Amino acid sequence: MTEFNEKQIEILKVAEKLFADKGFDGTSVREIAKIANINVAMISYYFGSKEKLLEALVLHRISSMRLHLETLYQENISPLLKMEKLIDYYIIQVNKNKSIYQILHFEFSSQKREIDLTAFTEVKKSNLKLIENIVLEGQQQGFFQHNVNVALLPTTIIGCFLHFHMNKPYYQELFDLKTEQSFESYVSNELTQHIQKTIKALLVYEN
Amino acid sequence: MTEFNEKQIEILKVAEKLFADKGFDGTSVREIAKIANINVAMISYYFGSKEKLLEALVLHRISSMRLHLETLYQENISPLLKMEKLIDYYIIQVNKNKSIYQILHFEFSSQKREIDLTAFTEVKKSNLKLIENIVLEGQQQGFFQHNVNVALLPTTIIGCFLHFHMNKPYYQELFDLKTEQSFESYVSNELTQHIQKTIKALLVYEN
DNA sequence: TGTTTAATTAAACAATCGTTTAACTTTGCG
DNA sequence: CGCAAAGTTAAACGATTGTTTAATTAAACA
Repeated sequence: MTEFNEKQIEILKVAEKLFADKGFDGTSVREIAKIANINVAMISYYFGSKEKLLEALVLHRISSMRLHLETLYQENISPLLKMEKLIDYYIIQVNKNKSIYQILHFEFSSQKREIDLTAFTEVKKSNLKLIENIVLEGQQQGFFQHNVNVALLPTTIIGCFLHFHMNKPYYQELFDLKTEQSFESYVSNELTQHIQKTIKALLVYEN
Repeated sequence: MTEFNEKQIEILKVAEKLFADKGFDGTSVREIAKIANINVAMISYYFGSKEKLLEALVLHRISSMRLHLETLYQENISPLLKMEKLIDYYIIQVNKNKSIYQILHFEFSSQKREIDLTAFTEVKKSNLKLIENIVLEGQQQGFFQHNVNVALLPTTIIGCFLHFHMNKPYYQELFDLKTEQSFESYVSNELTQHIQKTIKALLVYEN
């Protein structure tokens, strides 16, 4: 992956926010250029096209989505605590990359766009391996049950988390979370705890 | 809500599919007109504008999203079985209204669109009440724990379900679900079972 | 049947889209 | 300095966007 200069990074940053907020088709290159304080032609000059800008953005961000949990392996703590730490870290990462997740999920289900998502698939597979190892450890030590569909755990975590954000207005009203701060606070406390409890319950639950 | 004639329903049907597949901004009125086999002007003639077509579509579909579970109340079965039936029905409904869910979720998080989602919010509140009643019953009978965030249960169910669909290509590769049939089969079996187990585990899990 | 209303059409509308061009400025280097 | 490469710009390009117009056809009704 080639390096980007300051202007290119600024373009990517603005594009990421706008694509996530209003969608790829709902965002014009002129809008990106205006906010990024550059000329419209610079987008074509640097990235080739609007579509290639999206590809560059996706490729650039996906690399940061791989979980870095090498240290977690060696820690001498219970599998349940390991899982807890992993979920916490997982949620923080998803929260950090919320925008690109939104973009990816839309472009994913979009039939007309054809972007290469091999890298995305690989990251997910790699992250799944991490989780599988911890679950296996927990099963061997008798903490976890064996009848769990481990591959669906990330979907449960991320799906619940993102779906909560997609229904932000609804939950803001339901839980009276008017300010941005109170909403973020609810996410990192109640929502995170809920997801934590959900996964742990699922792992130790006897059918 | 006014009634729609055959042509209007055809337009709504085509628009729903296209909006879900390619997004509101990614779909042109000419494309809708072509597939629906009508003249472009008919969309403005019948609905006023493309934006109002979306509003009409959303309003038209949301009414069908309310869960009809009056009979479930009276059934003399355990709360756990009630919850099981509810989740099954819930998933079937979401699956049936997948397209409009996709549209709503995207337009929801979209800051530029301003569609009235009061009806959507009301449906969700109404559905939440149903769930709360069943959980309460289970708690009173000592089957369920008391420390569960019931309002987050729908998010867990729907979020997991929709996120699975959004990552369709990934899971098709991971689980070797090449054909449409095998994918649908996995959804109505393994995925549904997973969600069932998740919610049940969460309800009976002691912290 | 004649007249009013509704439905339907092709064409035109202005606005915006992504992209390209050509001229100009800045930068880097011998 | 001198000159080539890279960066930057405003303007123009053709294509497509949603919507409107005006003309025509079909339906409804008296």
